Amino acid sequence: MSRTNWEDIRAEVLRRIRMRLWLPGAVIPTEEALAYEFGCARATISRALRELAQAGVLERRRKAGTRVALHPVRKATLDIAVTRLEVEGRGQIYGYHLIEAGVVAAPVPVCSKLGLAQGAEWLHLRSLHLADGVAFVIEDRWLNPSVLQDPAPDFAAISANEWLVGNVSYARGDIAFSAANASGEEAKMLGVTAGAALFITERCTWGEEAAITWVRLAYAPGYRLLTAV
Amino acid sequence: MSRTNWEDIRAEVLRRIRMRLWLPGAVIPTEEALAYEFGCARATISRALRELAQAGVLERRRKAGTRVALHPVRKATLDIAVTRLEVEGRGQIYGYHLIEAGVVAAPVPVCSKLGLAQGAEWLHLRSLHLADGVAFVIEDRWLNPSVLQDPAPDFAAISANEWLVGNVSYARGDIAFSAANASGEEAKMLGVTAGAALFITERCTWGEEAAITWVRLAYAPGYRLLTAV
DNA sequence: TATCCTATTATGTCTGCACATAATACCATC
DNA sequence: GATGGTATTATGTGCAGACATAATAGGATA
Repeated sequence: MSRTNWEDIRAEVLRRIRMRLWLPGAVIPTEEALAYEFGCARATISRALRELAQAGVLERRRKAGTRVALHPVRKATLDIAVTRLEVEGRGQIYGYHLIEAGVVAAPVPVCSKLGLAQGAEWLHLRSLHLADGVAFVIEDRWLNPSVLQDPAPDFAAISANEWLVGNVSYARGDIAFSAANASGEEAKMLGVTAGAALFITERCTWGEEAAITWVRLAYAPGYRLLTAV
Repeated sequence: MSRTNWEDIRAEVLRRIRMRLWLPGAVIPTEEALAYEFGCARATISRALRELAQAGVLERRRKAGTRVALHPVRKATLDIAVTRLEVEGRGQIYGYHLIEAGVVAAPVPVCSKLGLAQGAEWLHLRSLHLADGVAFVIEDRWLNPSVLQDPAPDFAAISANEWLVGNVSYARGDIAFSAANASGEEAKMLGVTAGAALFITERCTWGEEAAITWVRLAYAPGYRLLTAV
């Protein structure tokens, strides 16, 4: 007989919820009661229930107790990797091509999203990532010039994406996913007809104080973003 | 002077990584060493490091130790709620409209994704969700008829989405996000021009043994999926 | 030199205890 | 009956010690 382990308890609790022994919205027994039932320490029960609460299956409040979530929000997790790794992860050969770079005034929507003064001059980079030589994603990036170190990196050789991950620390960021019709230029770059539906991700990244970068990635048709297991 | 708390330790570790005191790929001190440094129990350090590992900032392996993740895969988490709650969460009035329902043979792509025998007869539901009376998302669902209870639910009154959450236990599922051009029919339902780029999510859901449902949601243009904080 | 075995080591987990904290329930008061 | 303070209670967090487990490093063997 092996020791009680918190994963077994998590599984058993989940089973009871799935079997509708514990109904949504209902309060489940206290940690102490469960510890007694399973014959283990309260800490072990606590660990199991905490994980389930993080997953959105349970809702816990001090004194009020633990209850089965009424609307089990499924918390899907996505692994957002560097584009190069995403391509290589599919067993394809990665390619990168800088199209345009220059310091210009950032457009109004970008300024407002990042909380910049209007007309702020940022580094604008446009580039294309390739998979097996075929256009994979168009990157349109605005970069805070103050994060660039003294010997400015050569963005023709290394993608801003990758350079940033290795050289700039970020504090927080948020991501938005949407769909958009390919503009004429985008269609040309991706080798598709104008108006094709493209999968779009937009990311804002902030450092401790100032904004670091805003990027819009337009994926070639056929791209699918999958949830991690 | 309060007790050491694991969140402070997590913050301090994160700071050291951000300040590049601990570089990507480098091994950080052992739990024991950190416990000594911070003057707390090893369990407290362990808790802090475990959380950071779950977040993808650290990589931990027995005996090998803990190292700063080389490619900090940002694990974005998304809250996937029931469509009704999504609409109501924006302060809009939710509406639901069943378009079509019937038991027919599931199409080949659906069969293959769910691992069904070809020609399996499933319940096919097509419906429209509204926000403030305006078309919000088209739902195209295939449902295992064996999960329906004896008095079959009235899917004209309650969306399959919501009924399933409250009445059927699921074991696992996966989600895919993509973009697609609106077909003529879809465009008409959503009140947009044909070919408009739609944001698509597809979900497969399995129970303990058999597949439960496959659903494709096509969102009206302008929809954005945002990461949870 | 190559391969297998073993000791070592860092993390993973459990126990049992203690105290902190938030939120409720209840009782006394007005 | 309404209100406000207080006791109670379930979870949250911490500590110290123990053993389990995976994976490495290094030594013994072929």
